[in-house]
Amino acid sequence: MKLDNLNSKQKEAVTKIGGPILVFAGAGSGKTRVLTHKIAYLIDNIGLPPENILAVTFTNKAAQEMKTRIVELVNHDISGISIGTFHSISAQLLRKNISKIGYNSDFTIYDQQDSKSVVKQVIKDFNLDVKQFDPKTYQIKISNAKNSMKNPDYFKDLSENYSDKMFYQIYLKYQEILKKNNSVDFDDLLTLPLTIFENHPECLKFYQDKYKYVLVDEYQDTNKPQFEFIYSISSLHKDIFVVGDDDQSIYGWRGADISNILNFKDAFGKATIIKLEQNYRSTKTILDAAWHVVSRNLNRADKKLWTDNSEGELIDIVESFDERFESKQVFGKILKYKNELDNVAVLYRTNSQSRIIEDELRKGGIAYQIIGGVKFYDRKEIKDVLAFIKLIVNHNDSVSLERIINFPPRGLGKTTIDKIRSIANDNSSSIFEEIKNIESLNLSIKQKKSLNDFYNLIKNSANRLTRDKGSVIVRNLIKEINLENFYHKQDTVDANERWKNIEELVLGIEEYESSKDDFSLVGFLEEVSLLTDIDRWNKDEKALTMMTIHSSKGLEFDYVFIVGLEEGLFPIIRDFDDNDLEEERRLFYVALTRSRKKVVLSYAKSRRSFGRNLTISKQSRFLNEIPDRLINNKINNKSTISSNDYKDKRVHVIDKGNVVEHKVFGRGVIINVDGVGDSAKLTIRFANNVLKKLISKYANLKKI
DNA sequence: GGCGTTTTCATTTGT
DNA sequence: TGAAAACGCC
Repeated sequence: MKLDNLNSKQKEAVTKIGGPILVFAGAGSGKTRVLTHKIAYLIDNIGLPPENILAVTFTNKAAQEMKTRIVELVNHDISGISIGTFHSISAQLLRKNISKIGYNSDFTIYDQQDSKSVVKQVIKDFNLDVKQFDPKTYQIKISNAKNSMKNPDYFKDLSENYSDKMFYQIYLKYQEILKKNNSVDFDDLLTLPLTIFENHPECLKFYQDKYKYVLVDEYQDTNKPQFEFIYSISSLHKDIFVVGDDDQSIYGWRGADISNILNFKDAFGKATIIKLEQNYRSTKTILDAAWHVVSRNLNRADKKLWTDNSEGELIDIVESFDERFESKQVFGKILKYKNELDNVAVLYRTNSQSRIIEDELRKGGIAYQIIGGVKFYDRKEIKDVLAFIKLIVNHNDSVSLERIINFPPRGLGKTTIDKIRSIANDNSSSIFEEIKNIESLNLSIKQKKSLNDFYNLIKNSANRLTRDKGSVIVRNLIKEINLENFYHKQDTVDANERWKNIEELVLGIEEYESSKDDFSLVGFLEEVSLLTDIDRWNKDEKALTMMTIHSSKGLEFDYVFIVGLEEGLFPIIRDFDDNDLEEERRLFYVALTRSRKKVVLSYAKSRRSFGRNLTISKQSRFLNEIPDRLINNKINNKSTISSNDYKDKRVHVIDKGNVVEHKVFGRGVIINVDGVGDSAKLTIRFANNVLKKLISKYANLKKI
């Protein structure tokens, strides 16, 4: 394999073999290139079989891309290699080994919402008030406990007050129910393999022997269980290679431990440390700005990025009266790049900021894709169908059962379900099992019949699992429950949309079957449970991309807009701790360094949170951390609102669906908009179904 | 008791 | 703005 397209540091990182290696890979320093070349080097030059390599990436997409690139570099079949996220690698390990600890290999993976409903049920079962014991809060507490590897026992005797005492009970019961449901939550995916390793040394030994070389990407964002996982596997042979950048550690709130990277040597012993400090991505201006920001942090390893790239353009700052005007201004600036939209990104701190920008882009006819927010697999209709599938695969999954036992409505309401649930609890059996014994239940004939039909529906589908393709079973199921008709008879735009999504889901199953050559629904479920929005993102689509800064990690764009730079929003408000502020600052650093050519920063002097109350905001302190000389138009640090700010409050007239008034034709509805701004061609339907095509700027329309 | 409708309430980030 | 709880009608 050729190494001549690597710089000397990169080459060192690739060819150094033996013992722990830590690579500090700054933003845009060719980290992915190093990782792929390293793996190719191990296979081609060292002769290590691919099945002896474990590489952990941050997203499934990154894993896929890495595989593709390695195939291009080596002349081997690498299908045996293990590349994936921590969660997907662990899920596969659990499929093989989870029976050792009393689960069965068809376990269901619960997402946060599922976990929350289990917690809620537990709280209710303890007869506690859900107002006082907020399920969401307790779900987060449990998650944090697992991320710091504390099992329920840890909390048994530390109960100071009533709420803490109950936390122990809730956590304990929660874990019991998960096991009874043959389900694991996201955190279990990371911790259960460790439990298996601990109780079954032969299993740990197997993986220690199998994975002779371990590589970890985005090492700065590993948390405690993830660290333990790779440590268990590699602490004997110590052939571990981790790549990370402490300046880009942005998942502290999820238990990521920045000390994993800062104290790498302490854990693994004598380690080789290599710093990649040449940046190939950004202009000097951008790097300079990013450096001035991040170097304010105290808790960081010493290093500084440099580049041979040009100075490039200065950074723009956009000031707006409110979030609506901000969106308009950002939209105006985006127009300049409308022929290279796939190179534009709009980044923000919170998903809720996307909507208003989306509105402007839609009105202006700019193609966009949004990452995050309501994920495809999080939509209600999709989750409903998935719940059917989960229940078919795993009858113990009571969360899924409760979701769909009365969907579409079949006359089984809250009271009936409560009855069956309490019997199931008493007999410590699953709800599904109890449905079989309905004869003994105190229920009406109608409900008994309904329950019986439901039972048979699931059971019959399950019986087909070994014979039929998953997609066939699901298609059949959808027909049996008459789902198309359920949505069709509602006859709303929304319902039609939902039905379309369900059709897309089935196509997704078929696509999975043909691409993975796997017809099991278990495999499909696992894939979608662990899929992120980034994984579905198509970077080649001719559209700009909007996403949170967290999602943008690892990506790059020519033109980057960072919006909502206000105190309280970015950095976001919480009970401020220096560590939190440093993490917010790293987040800003990540945002800046996504850009190759040009950065535009924007903030609004007032903002409506939800509903309507407008609150005055102050520009983010981060703006002042960038030296003036790098900024095109420094705006003074005041938060007063002048009357000028109201001048662009003209209502947007051209929008599909708006009712407008025309001097001659009277009132009409805009039914189509072709083009952007004043020159847009509008199709308007006036009284008596008269259709007119008008140019916006000549039409002189008034919005009603 | 079920089911559709209205009200309330909460909004960081994500596997 | 949406989802979940509360409400009120069949």
